[in-house]
Parts: sequence; structure tokens; C-alpha cells
Amino acid sequence: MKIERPRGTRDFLPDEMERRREIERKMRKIAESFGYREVMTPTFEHLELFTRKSGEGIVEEMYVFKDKSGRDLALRPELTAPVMRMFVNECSVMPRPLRFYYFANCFRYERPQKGRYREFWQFGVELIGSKSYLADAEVIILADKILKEVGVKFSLEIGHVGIMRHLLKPVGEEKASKIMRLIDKEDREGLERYLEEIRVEGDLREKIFSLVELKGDESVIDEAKEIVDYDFSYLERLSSLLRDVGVDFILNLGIARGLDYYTGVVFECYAEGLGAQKQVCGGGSYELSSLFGGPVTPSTGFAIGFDRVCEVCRIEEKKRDVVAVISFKGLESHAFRVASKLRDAGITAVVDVMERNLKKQMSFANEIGAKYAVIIAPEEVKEGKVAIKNLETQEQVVIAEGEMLKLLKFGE
RNA sequence: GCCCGGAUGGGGUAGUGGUUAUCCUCUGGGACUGUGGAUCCCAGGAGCCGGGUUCGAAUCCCGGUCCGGGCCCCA
Repeated sequence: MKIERPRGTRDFLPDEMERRREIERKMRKIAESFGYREVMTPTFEHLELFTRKSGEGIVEEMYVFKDKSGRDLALRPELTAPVMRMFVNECSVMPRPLRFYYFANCFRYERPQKGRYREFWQFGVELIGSKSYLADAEVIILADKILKEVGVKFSLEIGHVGIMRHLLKPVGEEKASKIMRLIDKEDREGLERYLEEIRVEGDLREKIFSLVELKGDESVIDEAKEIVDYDFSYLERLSSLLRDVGVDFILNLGIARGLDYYTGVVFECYAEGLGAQKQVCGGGSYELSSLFGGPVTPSTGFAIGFDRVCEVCRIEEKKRDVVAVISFKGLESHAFRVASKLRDAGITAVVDVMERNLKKQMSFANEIGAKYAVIIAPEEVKEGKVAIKNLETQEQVVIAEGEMLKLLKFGE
């Protein structure tokens, strides 16, 4: 009986891997051009790292296990918490701000769907240590640039959870959090019911519903000012800066987060063509450091759903040029030696390992899309020469082995 | 966790409660031991798993698994 892949996991064949690596390479390059440096954290962590951040409820959606000493561990469901743990543990004296990026697989125990897998990849950044709107601006510009550069069609929505939190101050923190969660879920009926339950009525109730509906260009800030007495200059300066540098976005004051550690600006990117799982990027400013035993450290970051990007973006894989080294029976060692020379020169060279006849070797070279065949034949070997055939033009020349590199030209 | 639809060689498929499961493609070999894409020949390889109904099940029924779509969730 065959053994199948576990549910929600995927195999990636060479064509697809080349494409994924190409997309990954572009993302890395852009992040690095902004001064972000790669970090890596463990594939599994103490369960508590994630429950402290997101609550006990998420245990249901994680791969949780005990190790042989009975420790509760979990495969990472995301990377912000691990990166912040690392920051608290080992980065306390590094100059601020810190610019980190990561590209790694994550695991969630959820029902697989289009664009949702149990093992999936996230590309993300964390900009740690600045409370300025400039930090949010940089991170948004970076996310925007990456998605544009890989050819994703998306819309960017920016909100600010501080505004709603300010409005909700009178109801107390706990109730405010619950309200934020209901807003995040877009559960308007549930919100209605809850507000009734805790007897939030009249003016405040109206204001909550009005604020949630505010979505559009910067004019929504003026409308919001009518609703809540809050310092909007942060959002105004951010909006203005983003416009100045050519980032397209809309403001959506209805964006909330179900979790309490988001502190200010939050943003999301939605792509077309992904069905229900259309969010390709989510981010915002947060404060997790103190939750993990470090000093209060304002941070901002985002995570891109790499697999979703791969599904909708335009990037094609880069095919490697290949040279097939073909030899007659008895000349295999020559073939291996010639192949080795080509490889040393940076060329991908494949030799026959099937002990096939010449015709089959040629046929195979053709099938794998080799551009050249270097043919090792008895007559030429005697004179220290090889035959080089261009498989596209069918031209063939005999040349001294030492000269062969000159004839192998690849388009670029 | 819930709802809907699927599952036949590696890929794509046909078919019917009853001999040896169809075709295409593919893979390996040969025709063809100094040269690729063509052709021909030979070989290889399949009814998701478990249970039930039946003289007989790949086919009908039930359960599970996996895939696709949707809900929930989405840190």
C-alpha cells in the first residue's frame, strides 16, 4: 500500500521549486535592499510562547506535542512571536532599530482549502524599536514594493486600532477587547447583541458603528474627527508620506485585530483570484516584547502568505542551461572528466549514467532541453578533441578539449 | 468542527453486478554499437482503504482517508 502525503501538505517538483525559489529570491533581494537581515528561529517552540500571545484557544489550531521529557511544544504557527522571543533573549544591546526578515514554513491544524495548507510558508519582516510613523511607513512601503515587484495585483487597506480603542475607553479594557474581536470578525449582529448585553447604548453605540464603516481616502479622517476626539496626526502624517512616495492605499478604520497587542497602525493586502483566502499580507504595529519578559519595545512588521502569492503572481521559473556530455562505450571516464571541467566553469553538465547507446543519449539530451551536446568519440579523443553540437541549430564542430568553453554560449 | 462534489496504471481516460479492465500518454528496452525530436515492435504499470450486501463488487450500501469548493477560523 502506498503511503500518502499528510493532509494539507504538498510536494514540490523541480519546475515548481525553481519558480518558488525565484519568487523567494526577489523578496529577499528587496528586503535586503531596505537593510533587513535574515533571521531564523526554531521550527518548534514552547507551547506557551504562542498561548501567551494568542490565548489558550489557539491550541486547537496548532500542532502540539510533548517531547520525551514531557515538555509541551508546538510547531510554529507564525513567526512574529518567535522573532520577538529571540529579540528579548539575545538582542537587547543591538543598535535600534533592528531590521529582521524571515522566510520559513509554518504549521496550522486547519481545514485545507484553496490557498490554505497545514504547512505553509511566510515571508515577513519585523522592524523593532521605533514608535515613529516613519517605521510604519517603511514597512508598508516594503510590503507594497515586494507585492508589486512579484506581479501581484492587490489592494492595500490601512487602519489604526488606537482610534477605536480610544473610543472604547469608557467600557473598560476587557469589554473593549471583546468588541474589537467582534469587529475583526465582521460579525455585526454579534456586535449588536454584545453591545446590548453590556448596555452600551445611544451615542457611543452609534459612534462605534459609524467608525467601523469609515473606509475611503483621507477624507475619512475628517469624518472620524467628528466621531471621536483623538489625535489623528499620526495617521495623517503616515497617509501623507505614503501618498508622496506613490503608495496606493485606502484607509479603512474598520480594520481591527482580535488580539490585544496591536497598538496602532494595521494594514492588509488583498489579491484577486484567491477565493476566500484572498489576504496575501497582513501587518501592523504591535508590542509583544514586554509579554515575553523584555522591555516595552514598539515594533511593526508584516507577514506575506508566500503560497498565496505563488498562486497569483506572474513570476516564471528560471530554467538553467544544461550541457549534455555524451560518450561512446568505453569513454565514460573521459565524459566524467569533461563534465567536471564544464562544472568548474559554472556550467551545468549532465553525463549518462544509464549506459545507454549514443542515440538514446542524444534523445535524452533533447528531452531535458539541453542546449548543447558535448560528444566524446574515439576518433576525437585520440587527438584530444571533442565534438560540440548545438542541439537547437544542429551545427556541430570538432574542437580541442581545452577550447570547448569558448563555444558554449548561453543567451541572457 | 460543519456542508457539497470527487477518487480507475506516473498523468489523462473508457466502461459494465459476471472471462484476462479500454484507450491515449508515459517509463524501460529493441529495430539503430558515429549523432536527438519521427515510426514500428516488445515490456512495465491501475479501480483510495476497511467493512457490508451478493454465488460473484472496481461497479451497490456504510465508515474512513485524501483531493477540490464553501462555512468556521485566520495569530
